[in-house]
Amino acid sequence: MSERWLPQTEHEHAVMRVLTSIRAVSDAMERMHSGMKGDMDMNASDVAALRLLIIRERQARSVSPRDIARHLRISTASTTKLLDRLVDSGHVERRPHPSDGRGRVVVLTEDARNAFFRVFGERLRAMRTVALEYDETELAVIARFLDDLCGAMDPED
Amino acid sequence: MSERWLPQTEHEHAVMRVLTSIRAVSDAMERMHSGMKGDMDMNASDVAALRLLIIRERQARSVSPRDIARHLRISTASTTKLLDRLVDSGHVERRPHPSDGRGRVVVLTEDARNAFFRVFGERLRAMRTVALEYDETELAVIARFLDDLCGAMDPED
DNA sequence: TCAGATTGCTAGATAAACTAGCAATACCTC
DNA sequence: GAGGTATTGCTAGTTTATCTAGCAATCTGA
Repeated sequence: MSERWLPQTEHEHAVMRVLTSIRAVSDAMERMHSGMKGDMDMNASDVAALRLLIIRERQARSVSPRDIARHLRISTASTTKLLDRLVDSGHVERRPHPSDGRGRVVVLTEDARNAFFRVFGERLRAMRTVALEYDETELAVIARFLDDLCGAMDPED
Repeated sequence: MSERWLPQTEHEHAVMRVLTSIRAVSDAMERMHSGMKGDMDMNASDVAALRLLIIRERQARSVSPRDIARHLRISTASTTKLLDRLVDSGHVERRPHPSDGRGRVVVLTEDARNAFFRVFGERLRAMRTVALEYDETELAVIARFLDDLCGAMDPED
């Protein structure tokens, strides 16, 4: 994931190691999510949509079907079907948008929240346990690095 | 991505910030990859398989159709079709396994390597530039943290 | 040596994405 | 305001990618 560039100095080697580790974490995350499609009898997109809803809910930001389409990079038609599945399975509800008559607001049901944390809870705890091994100064450096990286990777969303 | 657990101390807040950032990086990575399906006229699985091949090649480890099926969590039947697509598009070749008559070894073509870096090269450079801002000590801490996290998330692969 | 696993494949069914086009609503410019 | 233009979420029909089941060939271990 960072070839055609051969690290020369020790500093550059350290850079390469970090980028390799980032890739590994990212892959582990992806497998964790795709593992959920088994655990929750759902496909990857549906899980990704659920995750978006969980995250936005924490930020007190509403989610429209359009937002889901953009985030998952699928068409609005596919998003309609996706929402139909999630509504049928009782994970979300469609509500009218308070100010835009065309739009909808998609909200999680309590069942969906419970199911999500039943599946993810254990791994989230494991991740927290790892992070707690690091002191505040270290965590601050790590968080800053990750945020910088995020900015470099994709300036949108 | 880490709720139903309210951070109390400043240390716990730092932990939560880091886990939030990790999720953001992971999502950015996912969007970067799914963006590739547009850039390279490919679907997400095909790109993921290509990435596996790139990574394993660097490690001088061979990749079988079975490996791809396991890594992507899809059936071997789907993997056969996936490989058919990649072979047809000239990205990979199937070779006989040197010691196991049942198996195959999947290898990248030079075209695939070129296409991959044409699409990813710029972003990889941007990521390296970010990482170079950090000194070796910081990078070491970050890498160790990421590896620890990876172990906590999924012990396999 | 031979019973049981494993590998990669085919065939057919199912699921999930796509494109095109719709009515309803919002926005912008006169 | 009134008109045209954009946007939203939906339906319909098509295409693509997955799945399950089962196959022959090969490997492994008792």
